[in-house]
Amino acid sequence: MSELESRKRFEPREVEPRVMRRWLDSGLFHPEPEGSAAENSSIAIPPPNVTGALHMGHALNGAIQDALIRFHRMLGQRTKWILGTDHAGIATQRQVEKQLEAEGTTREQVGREAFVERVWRWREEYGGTIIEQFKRLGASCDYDDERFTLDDGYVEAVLKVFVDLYEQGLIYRDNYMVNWDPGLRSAISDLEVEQREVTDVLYEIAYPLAGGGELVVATVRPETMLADTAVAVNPDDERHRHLIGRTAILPLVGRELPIIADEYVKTDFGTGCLKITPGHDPNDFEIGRKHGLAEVTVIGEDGLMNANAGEFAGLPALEARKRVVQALGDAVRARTHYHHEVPYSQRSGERVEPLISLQWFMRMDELARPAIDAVREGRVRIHPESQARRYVEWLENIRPWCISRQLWWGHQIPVWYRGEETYVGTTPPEGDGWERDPDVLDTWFSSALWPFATLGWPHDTPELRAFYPTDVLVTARDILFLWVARMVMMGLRFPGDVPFTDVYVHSVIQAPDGRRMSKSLGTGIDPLDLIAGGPRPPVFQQGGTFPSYGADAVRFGLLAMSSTQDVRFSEEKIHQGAQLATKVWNASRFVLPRVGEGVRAAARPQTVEDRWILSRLQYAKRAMRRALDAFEFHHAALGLYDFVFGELCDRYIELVKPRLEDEPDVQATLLLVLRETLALAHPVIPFVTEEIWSHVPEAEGLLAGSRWPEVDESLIDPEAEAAVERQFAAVQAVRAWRDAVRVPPGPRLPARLDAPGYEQLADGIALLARLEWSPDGGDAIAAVPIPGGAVAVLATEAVDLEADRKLREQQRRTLRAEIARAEGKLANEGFVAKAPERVVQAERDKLEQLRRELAELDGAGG
RNA sequence: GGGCGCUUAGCUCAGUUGGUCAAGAGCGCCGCCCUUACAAGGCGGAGGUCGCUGGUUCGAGCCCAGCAGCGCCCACCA
Repeated sequence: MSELESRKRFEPREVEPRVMRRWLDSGLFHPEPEGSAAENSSIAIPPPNVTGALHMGHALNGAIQDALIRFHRMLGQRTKWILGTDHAGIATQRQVEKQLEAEGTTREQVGREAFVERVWRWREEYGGTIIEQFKRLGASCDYDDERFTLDDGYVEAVLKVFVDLYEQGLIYRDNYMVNWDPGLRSAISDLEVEQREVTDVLYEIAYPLAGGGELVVATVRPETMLADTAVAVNPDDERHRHLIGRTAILPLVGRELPIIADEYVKTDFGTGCLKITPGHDPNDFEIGRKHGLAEVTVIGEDGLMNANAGEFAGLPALEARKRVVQALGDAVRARTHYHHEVPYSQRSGERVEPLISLQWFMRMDELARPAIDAVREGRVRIHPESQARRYVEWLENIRPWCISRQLWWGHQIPVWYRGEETYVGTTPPEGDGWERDPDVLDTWFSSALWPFATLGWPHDTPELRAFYPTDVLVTARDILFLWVARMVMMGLRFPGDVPFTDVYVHSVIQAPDGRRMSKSLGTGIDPLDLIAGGPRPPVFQQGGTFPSYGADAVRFGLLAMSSTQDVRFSEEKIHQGAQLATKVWNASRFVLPRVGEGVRAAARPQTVEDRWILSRLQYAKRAMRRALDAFEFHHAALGLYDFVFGELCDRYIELVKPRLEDEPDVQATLLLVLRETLALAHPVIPFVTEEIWSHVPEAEGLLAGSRWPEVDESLIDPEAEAAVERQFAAVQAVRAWRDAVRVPPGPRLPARLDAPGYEQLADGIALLARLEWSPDGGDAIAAVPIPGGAVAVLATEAVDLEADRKLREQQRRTLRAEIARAEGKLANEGFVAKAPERVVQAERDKLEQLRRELAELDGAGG
């Protein structure tokens, strides 16, 4: 106990590692796979990249999940937080490629096998970093059962899904237009493409017509004209209708281009004539397939012009553009600056090159339908609702997914070729001469299996039975399609049930200045720096280092910031969390040593204040539970703060101080309140509460493993609550008066209570407002209005009479205004007739009370 | 081009079915207090036409419509 008493402040740096050790050693985080998913509770963590370091998004995501996990564990459920990392194909491959570059070599020089071996070694060395960082947060994941998306068992699941979907006709290989990332040298999916605004030059170029005349097309990419195979006009376009069926001659190349009619061509944009380049534009590709046009490619996967580009072959596309324009000479009729959006790769940041390429695709429509139904029918509930609409809308318009990637790190596609033969299977084919498809699967393909592949699917494991479907998936908005929707599709298709019953989509935390958090912009804030007191990033002007806020403070702050809306990072909220941890610590430091030997926690109310705190405690427990059940984490955090400060510490502990020493009943009550407060605070601030728990008499085991304090309805006491509310209004009124008239807060003033109904409350008022009730009359030198009456101050030295007069005048004004408002309301026939009786009566009571207060104020002279 | 969201105190944000909101918190600001849990504290205070306009209602920060500003998502106009 002395250890508790001697430290004025909670020291997270000292306490956190020790407490985490105890949790880990206890085995509490690792549930045995027993029972059914319906009775158990589980969450699959969004697997961080193995290359990852904990960022603010992880911290928020983790704080939310851990609050839920700890809460459900305390509810007595067998609770598993499924942990693991994602192999993150591109990101991880890049890490190792950089290493090789530093060594003056490349992956091509090293060779595939050695390279992959090297990535595995890299993973051995650095892959555990982020897991360790989750521990710093206090995340109660099942660390004894860590998964990786390239583990043997996981690979088995991935290959089975691929082969099954291939056999079911949903996965196929096709020569099709893809988003080619020239930086990565790989295809990427539509979801990995983002639109960026750029200013290009829009060229208008004349194409001669066979048999004389010309037409003019508009393009921002003249170099692609070398691959034109048609010109299209809108059939309703009067200007160009006569061209349909004629032939244009492609300048520089001389190819004959049929002039076709297609509704797609806008009549009010450009020249009304659209050059059709099926090989290098997604729209043109569609039109080309529709009209059976030839597909010519002039830009290769290396970003250079290929042999089809004739004299321009070998040039980078941009260089070729200049040269083509030059070569066109007078045929270029106009150049205008043109502001538009073009596709960029989110992966490499390079401008996407649409190319026709032989890739593997997955048909999504058939998979999407059940996933839409699951949400529509409420088998998967997405919070907030607006995200459910986004989800459904996206799935309704879903297109095939390009799943092959030209990388080395990942799940290699289980397809082998031998001449014209193709073999698809989970194990290599018999016989010689087979060559495996070199590509790997999009990382999101394996991520889509996460909630069940981690539990041992495709085998019928105890883990799968005990924890699938999981309860809730917690994630940010940006991967709703990329990941969440695909998990639902795969869950329904393979294990045959939704992967989770709820999806909570939380906020993205922006930098304090409203920009995106990013390391390269200097706007990133490392949660570990907040926990341990690292340097403030440049986005904070003041520089220096953060205080060592500790994990509890960071968790609290993040929960308080969490919302369904994007929010700016607020260090103040973290600070608020530190205040809460310190407060709980100090309150415990005060209470615990004063609890007598053998006193057990129990509700033993002696006074109205005791009944009040017990009632408020029930409310706090209920509010916390509701907030967590409803995914309202800011309410959970801020409500806890309000209870601890506003009710437990500033009021109750202060009220109870004189009685605490010798009254075992008070000690028992306070001990109960403290114990239950620690419990209900634990999901939010686990470290400090666990540490205090070890000092609580009769507290056995870990708080993390103890039971959630249920609401005791019999202790709810509206009468006591109302009484103590009045008591505090009175205390506050007297304090404000003292402050205004410059009576120091310390000395006790003689006073008389001129208000009915305060019999049980008078002692508390005297204690907190520093008054001494005087039995005999005496001259009142001031009357301080309190609800339903006044406190008459009988005598004192040095009252600032002028200030007193001003204060009273101001109070009169306020009261009169309020009385007028209430009278007006009650004079309104509509209000009296239509408002509920309860509301009308409350207004009448309020008016009566206001009048009494004003009378007291006037009666006191001045 | 569609869709969604936001706009409340100097700053960052709460405000859950419209009355119990005479609009709150943290930080910042002003004043008092080292009262024996906590000065990284306690107490008190200043500060808001709840973006604008109109509507519904006995009653609107909350519901509806329009407008303005900001943000996000989706989308194949060269």
